[in-house]
Amino acid sequence: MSDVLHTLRERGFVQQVSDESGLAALLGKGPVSYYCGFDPTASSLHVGSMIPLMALAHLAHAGHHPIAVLGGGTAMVGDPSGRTELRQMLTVEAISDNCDQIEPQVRRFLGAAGEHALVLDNAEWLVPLNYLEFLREIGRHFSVNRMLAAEAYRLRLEKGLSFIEFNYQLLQAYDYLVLHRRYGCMLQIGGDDQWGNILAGTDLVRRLHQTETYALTFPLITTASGAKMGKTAAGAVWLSAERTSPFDFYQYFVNVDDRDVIRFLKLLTFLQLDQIARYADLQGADLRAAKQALAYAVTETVHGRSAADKAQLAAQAAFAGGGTGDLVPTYSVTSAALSDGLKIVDVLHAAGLAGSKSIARRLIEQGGVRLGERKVTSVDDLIRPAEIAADGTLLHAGKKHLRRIVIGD
RNA sequence: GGAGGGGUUCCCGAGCGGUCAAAGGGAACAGACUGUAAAUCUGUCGCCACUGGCUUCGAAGGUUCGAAUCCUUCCCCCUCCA
Repeated sequence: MSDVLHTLRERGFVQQVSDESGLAALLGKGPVSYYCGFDPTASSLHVGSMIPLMALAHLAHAGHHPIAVLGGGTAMVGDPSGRTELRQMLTVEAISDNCDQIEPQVRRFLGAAGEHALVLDNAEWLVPLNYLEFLREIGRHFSVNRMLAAEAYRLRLEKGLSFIEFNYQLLQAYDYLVLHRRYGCMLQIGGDDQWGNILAGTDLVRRLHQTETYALTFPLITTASGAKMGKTAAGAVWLSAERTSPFDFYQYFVNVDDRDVIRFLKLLTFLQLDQIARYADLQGADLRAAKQALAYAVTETVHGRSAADKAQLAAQAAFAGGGTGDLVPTYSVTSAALSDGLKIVDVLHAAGLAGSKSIARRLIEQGGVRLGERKVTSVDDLIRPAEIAADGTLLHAGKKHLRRIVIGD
């Protein structure tokens, strides 16, 4: 268990560490409780959250005890770090609902720790807090001068920072304190934008318990073209199968930029480094094998082996030629509707291949739509009943997006 | 509380009475080229019943033949002074 830190570093997880040799020594001595927070600002996590989840998992594999904290309490306040404006406030009900949905997604990554894994909601200890007591016990340890000097707030000092957000750091620091007291938590990990908040926690623990706890942050991952990882036209790539189908999820990774493959393999999969090194030797078109390995592995961790198998087969059928792609996500139409005349524009929209009918129309005008082997040339085109084969016909929107249209009645 | 500046389409950012669904850049999407990659080029990039109509420029009213552009009130932000 002593070389996890080394592993994390090799795989590209380490941006900053508070006391690397001290932390390495601690991790080498025995199981260490460590934690990472997740914001329940949506009902699903997206691929961006996989970096912390994978880090959590690597440490768990090494025998340490993970604590995933859902920020049900802190989400009521909103973290100003890295944002230029006040985040829109979510209702208390929405936050708690989000926590419920995110919890199983997080648990998937903690399996290695068995019963040592904890998933907590900080609303549990933050909601009952008494304001005056909190100020007297915790607030007095924070220097406003120092907080204002922090990088995280500098941007906000130009753009505006409300008092509620200014308190966020105290609450997160308090989380660390609570976890340290209850579970002996010694390490907090998070994205690099959390560095200030994490250090506020180690400072607080040091002041109140004269104990040195640790901080470790990951680099903020962007794609080679500079965008945030996991952003597409359809929005974020979600971990929830309802929001992003395993097929689309798989496809996202098959389509990553060449320059990102190796980095993503290290960060998002458990493949051995020497195996990844072999992929690193690939050049040009051969890199596609690396992308497929990446897509398969990531889909497997998130959605399970059988979903990954299906996604892989579907992709091969759809892009490598061959079958009708039985496993491509389907959209069913009724034979009655079909014989009445179904406009392709409407189907594109309804099947989720186009966000609006205007977009669907545009796609056709630009020559990006194909039904089976037929290129759709007019926005008024209907689906001809004979075109839908018994086992479905593929409707392509652009080269990479498709649905299998089936008759379902 | 006082004085000044500001809130524009996903983001940045022009526009400051008609020629504005709104310049330019980024992101994104489609086509070509490729390797389901990048770069490049071309096109697109509010919605719909799409050679037309409708809804957008913080919110609500008003002036005007006509407003993102002018006026009023309100909300929010910034700077300086309290």
